[in-house]
Amino acid sequence: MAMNIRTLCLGILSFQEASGYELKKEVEDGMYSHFIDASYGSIYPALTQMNAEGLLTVRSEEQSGKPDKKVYAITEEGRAALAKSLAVIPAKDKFKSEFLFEMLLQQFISKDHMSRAIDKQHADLLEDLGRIEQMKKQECNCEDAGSKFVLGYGESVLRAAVNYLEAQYPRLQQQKMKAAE
Amino acid sequence: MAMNIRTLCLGILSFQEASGYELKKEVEDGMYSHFIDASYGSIYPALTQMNAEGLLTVRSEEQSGKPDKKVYAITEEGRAALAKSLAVIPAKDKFKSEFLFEMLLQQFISKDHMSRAIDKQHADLLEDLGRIEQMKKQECNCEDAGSKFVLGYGESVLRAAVNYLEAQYPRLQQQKMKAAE
DNA sequence: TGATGCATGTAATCCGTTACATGATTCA
DNA sequence: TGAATCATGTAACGGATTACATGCATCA
Repeated sequence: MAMNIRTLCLGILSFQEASGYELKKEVEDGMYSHFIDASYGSIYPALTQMNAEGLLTVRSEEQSGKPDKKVYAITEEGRAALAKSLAVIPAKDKFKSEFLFEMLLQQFISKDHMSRAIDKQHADLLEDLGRIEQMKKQECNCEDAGSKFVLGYGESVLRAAVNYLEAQYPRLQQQKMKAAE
Repeated sequence: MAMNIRTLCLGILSFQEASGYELKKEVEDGMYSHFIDASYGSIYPALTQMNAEGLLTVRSEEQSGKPDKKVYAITEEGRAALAKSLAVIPAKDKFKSEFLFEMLLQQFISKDHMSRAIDKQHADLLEDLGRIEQMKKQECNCEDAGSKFVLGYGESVLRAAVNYLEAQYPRLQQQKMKAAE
């Protein structure tokens, strides 16, 4: 079984009930943002399906000035399914970086393009770091050991990347300079 | 255009000619291993296709005691296509971690299972680090600035993850202990 | 008035993996 | 003798993304 969109939804819903839209937001800029992806096109069908299977319940919530939302909650069967999925030893982390690939192939790109790529990478890393710091400040999620651990892990790794990038930046610029002569 | 299997093959072949089998190996345990994935099922068709398009040339090489291999080499057109793909600012890094997801949902797993998951994560990280150290020792690839940068980046990030894991391990065990009481 | 956020959903498409098929050689 | 390495390839399948479709409210 292992990890897929279904397990992801069950996992988030085990903390709190939510709509499909809210789940997407959580994955996009919440606790899960830096190690998981999911789009509407996968979330909505998964919720409908799991509701039909009895792993979730739905309730329509009216909102003033906003469209109604379908709030999903996990059932006991859902919790059991989640536990079963988590009982598998997790697969190895997957890290995909077009940035590193491009850095490896420096010879094919201009100094200017490289600068822009590095700046973007730097900005992306800082953005992720900022999001983690914000979540650490909020008291809501930080009660449990799991959240603390995951936030700390992300922070360590991102910080290391930022530090490395900042330390190497001058060196890379120099080398490109020399190559241009 | 951006990054896909085609670009990946062109990129590796820009350093040295290789067979499909060798490309897979390079992606599996070489320089690219910790930030890129590719299987035979995607590599072989890509090579055939790009050869037909004139981005690559092939040559059959006989080997004693081993099957013949098809050695591919990049053409001028291939280099141009590669440069074009690299001219796009790289997409944001994608990091997927079932491990972190499982840590977040600690409450659903046993102390024993968690220990095994952490040990596996630790071993995976050390394996990647070991591969990087080995590549640093070899003189063959370390000439260019790109390789140095990429190896250093990987080393920094992986080292940070290992350190964090080792520092947090006792704390996590204690908490699971308390929870079991 | 035009962009952005809230909100749900479907269909086409892509991109790749997994499994299958084949076969020789070497090492334990 | 059985597993592992070298070596190439195809077909079925899966899993998710992208784009499309719709619509109201708010803010600049």
